[in-house]
Amino acid sequence: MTIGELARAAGVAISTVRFYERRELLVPSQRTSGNYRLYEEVDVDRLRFIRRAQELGFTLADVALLLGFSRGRAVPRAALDRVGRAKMEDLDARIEDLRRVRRGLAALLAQPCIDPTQPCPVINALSPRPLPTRALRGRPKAARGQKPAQM
Amino acid sequence: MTIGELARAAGVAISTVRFYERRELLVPSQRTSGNYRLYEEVDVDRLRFIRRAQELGFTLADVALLLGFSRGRAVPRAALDRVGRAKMEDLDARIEDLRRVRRGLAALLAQPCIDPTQPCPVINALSPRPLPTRALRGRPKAARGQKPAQM
DNA sequence: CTTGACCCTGCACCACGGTGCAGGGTGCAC
DNA sequence: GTGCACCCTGCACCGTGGTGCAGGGTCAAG
Repeated sequence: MTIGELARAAGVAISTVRFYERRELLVPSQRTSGNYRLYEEVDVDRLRFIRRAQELGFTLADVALLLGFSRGRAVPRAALDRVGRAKMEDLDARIEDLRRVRRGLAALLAQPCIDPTQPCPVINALSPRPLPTRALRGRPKAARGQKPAQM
Repeated sequence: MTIGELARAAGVAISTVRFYERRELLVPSQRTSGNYRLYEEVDVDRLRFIRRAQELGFTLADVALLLGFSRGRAVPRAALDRVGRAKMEDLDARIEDLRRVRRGLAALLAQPCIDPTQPCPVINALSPRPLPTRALRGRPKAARGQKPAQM
C-alpha cells in the first residue's frame, strides 16, 4: 500500500502522513527498491487511531506517548487511564474557562448603552479590573484544524 | 510614562507592548527627544482593555476592529454587538465541541479492560470508525497563553 | 519509449500570540 | 565621566499541526 492509498483510506492528506512520520507516529514498515513508502492494513487503523485520539483532545505528543507504550503489544490500561484522566481534567478546565468567558461576554452584551454618542462604557466595562497578572490562562490544545471562525 | 512603567502598570511584558504596537493596537502618543515611547494614563486602560477582551475570547484582530471603531470616540454599540454575538456563537460551538469530546473520552475510560496482557480494545475502540473525513473540526481561538498543560 | 500519475527529499511558509537576543543609544545619579 | 538601568530597532525563534513548492525519481500503461 503506497502513501497515497493509505492517505485516501484514512481520509487524510499525504503531507500529513509524512508529517506524522517526522513525529515518529507512523513509520512505514518497508520501502520499495525505488524508495517508495509501503504500508500495511494495520497502518490504516493506526492512522485512524491518531485522528480519533486528536478528536478526543489528545495532542500528537500524547498520541506518541500512547503509541510508544503500545510498542509492547497492548496499550497498558494504566497508561491510558493516566493520560486519559489528565486529559479529562484538562477538558473540564477548558470548558469551565470558556463558560466563564461566556458569562463575561453575555454580561457585557446585556449592558444597555443609552447614548451611542457618549463614550459608551464598553471600554470601561472591560478595562477597570486590574487583572491578577496571571490572567489569560487557558489551554491551547485540541479541537484545532479549522480556520478561526470568521466574523 | 515609559514603556516599562506602562507594562508594569498593566501587568504585561514590555515585548508584548511593542508587539501590540506592531499590530497597531497601542501606539504611543509621543516620543521623547531620545526616541523613547511615551504613554499616558489612558493607555493603561487601553492595554487592560486588550487583555480583558482577550480573556473574553476576542482575538487581537477582533480587538483591533473594536479599537478601530472606537477611534470615533465611542465604541459603536452596534459594532460591539455584532462582533460580540459572533464571538458568543463561537464560544457556544467550542463549548459544545469540548463536551462532545468529553463524552467520547469518558466512554473510553469507562470501558473495562479485563486482561491487561491482551491487546486491550483501546486502539480498536478508537480506530474503527471511518471518520467522516470532515472530522477534526474545532476552533483554535481564545483562551491561549499557557503551556499545553503537562501530563 | 514516452506520457502521466505518482512518489521522493528538503525546505519554506501559514496562523497565533508572543519571546529573546544582539548591538546599540539614553538618562540620571554619583 | 562613569556606571547602571532602561530604552531603541530589527530580526529570529517558540509551539502546534500542518501545507506547499521546487526539483527531481519511479512505475505502469500504451
